[in-house]
Amino acid sequence: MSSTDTASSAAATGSGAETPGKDFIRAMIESDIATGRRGKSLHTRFPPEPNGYLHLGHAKSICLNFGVAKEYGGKCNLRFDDTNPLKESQEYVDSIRTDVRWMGFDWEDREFYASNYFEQLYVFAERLITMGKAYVDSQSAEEIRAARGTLTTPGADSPFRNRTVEENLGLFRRMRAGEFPDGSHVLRAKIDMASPNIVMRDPTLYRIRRATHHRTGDKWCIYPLYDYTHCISDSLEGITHSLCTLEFVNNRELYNWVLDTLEIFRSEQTEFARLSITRTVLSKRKLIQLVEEKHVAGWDDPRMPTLSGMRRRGIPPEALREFCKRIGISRAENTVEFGLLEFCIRECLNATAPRAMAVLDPLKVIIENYPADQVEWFDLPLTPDAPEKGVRRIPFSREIWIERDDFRPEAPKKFHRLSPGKEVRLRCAYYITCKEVRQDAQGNITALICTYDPESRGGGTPDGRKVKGTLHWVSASHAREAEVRLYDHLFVQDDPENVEEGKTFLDSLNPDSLKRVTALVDPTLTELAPGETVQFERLGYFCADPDSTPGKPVFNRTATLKDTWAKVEAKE
RNA sequence: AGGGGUGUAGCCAAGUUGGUAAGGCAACGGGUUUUGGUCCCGUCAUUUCGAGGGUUCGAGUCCUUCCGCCCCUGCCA
Repeated sequence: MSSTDTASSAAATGSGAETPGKDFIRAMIESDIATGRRGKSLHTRFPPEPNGYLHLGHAKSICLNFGVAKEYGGKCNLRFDDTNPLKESQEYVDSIRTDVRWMGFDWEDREFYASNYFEQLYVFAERLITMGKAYVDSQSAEEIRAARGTLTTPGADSPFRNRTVEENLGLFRRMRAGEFPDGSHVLRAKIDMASPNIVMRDPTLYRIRRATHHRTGDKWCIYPLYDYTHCISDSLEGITHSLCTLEFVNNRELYNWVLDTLEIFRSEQTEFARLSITRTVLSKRKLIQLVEEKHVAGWDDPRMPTLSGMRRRGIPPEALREFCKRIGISRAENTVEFGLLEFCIRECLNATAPRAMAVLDPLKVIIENYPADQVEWFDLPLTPDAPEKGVRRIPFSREIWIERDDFRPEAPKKFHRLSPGKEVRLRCAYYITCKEVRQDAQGNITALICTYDPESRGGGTPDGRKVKGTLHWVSASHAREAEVRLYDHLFVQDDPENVEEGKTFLDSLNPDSLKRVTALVDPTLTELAPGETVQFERLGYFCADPDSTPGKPVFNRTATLKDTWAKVEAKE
């Protein structure tokens, strides 16, 4: 079974509406297929520039491009848009390949690079020159900018605009041959300096750039630009539907101009709104800044919205696919609430993560009427909704740890956990009643003295009496230490970029986005492989981190459980 | 002589050719529950589709005039 099968089966079992409205792109594709307007088969591509790590925004594009190909029996290429050697590297290429696969998609043998087309692109450029549709401009970058005009005024023709075909051809060949210094000449399309669409004011096609390319090395000293490269790459690969984000709407006119002027296969560009999400930044520049200035530990820091960060945090690709499906595709600007992602994570993990018990902030409980040297083993169902999936055997003894927050010396209203004189259930074990609170000289609670009811073994009693609270716990003599990393939003405000004058998004960084605690965990939790996720009952989902060592596991908190009590307590 | 895109609930988002506002998240009630989790039930746009005019028996959908927000003046993508 290929990884794309995994993706589509997950999509098929998603819990969305039975007959969801098709997004406008799928509607268009269905219509194109029905009419045969763009040929009989669908062909898309996911075209990242290898200049950074993939993030949530890319996940939307990946799910769209690979998703529609899968749904409509088409193909999707992976293409690296590597036309700017200054910013790109093999490290990024490798990470992108890993991330796309991890998302559950497969490009089979269709891995392409714009740099593979450099020779072909060059030939097409000479053809444009020959057609009188392109010329070598020898103005400086500043002069070109000044002559472009403004948003409200037309530009002015370059003094070099009317060079002869022969002169242009000669100059362009010498550009390639390395006879000119960087920046001395560019190749420009000859379109219309007065166009109301600034993209069409004689756009630059090639620049001289002596930089070592991660794939072509020093073979070239001229490199084609995006607007010229992307459409031709699409055309060469037979891409029927070139899907991109809204900021390229203005570029579509040029996209079409290049293909139509060259008279080659006409791919068609369609734009959709990019993803924004509250409490996070997705711009590549800002993500790079977070990494380089060490506000985070790296590209795969679990707080990062990168695919590698989310993977390390323990977010399953299924959850990301479900998220992308639920946010939909439209042309309206949008900012999705982070809560929707959390919902998708919980929905997925609730169904897949085995249960376990761990105590993050321990408080000792001594069960005074329980034999000091006795140990009993109880069965905790791995998945409560499917008991046949098996159990985890956990030891119980006279001294245990419970969550400090599960005890209050004076119980607030509606609090049905442990407090003096109250009885609660220890999950899967016994009912205990708090008899005495031990404190140190400063008044800090150091331990609770409780009694247990032997009749309640397993968590129920013959008299059927009800207890309102059920607590998780770990046997003190069996517990192992684990480092647990608790993550919160990286930013404190919904829109981190919306800051007052003189401040940057860095000023809205959350100083408490990472908290490390030493937890006490069930001994079976020391054997997890990095990447394995469990639910610590009543706390959340936790994923074993690669930093784990044989003696000392490290867990990342992927997501908390929904906490209705916190909400109730806040209201009281 | 600016051009282009876009406005449906707190957040996403469906709304064929005009026929009386899907769904999800959040929120709020309630039930089940050995996780205050999960699950189940219910409420949540009728002075209502950015606003104003118009056409029509009937307008989120058609016409018109405004308004808001986003993108574009890289030899970035």
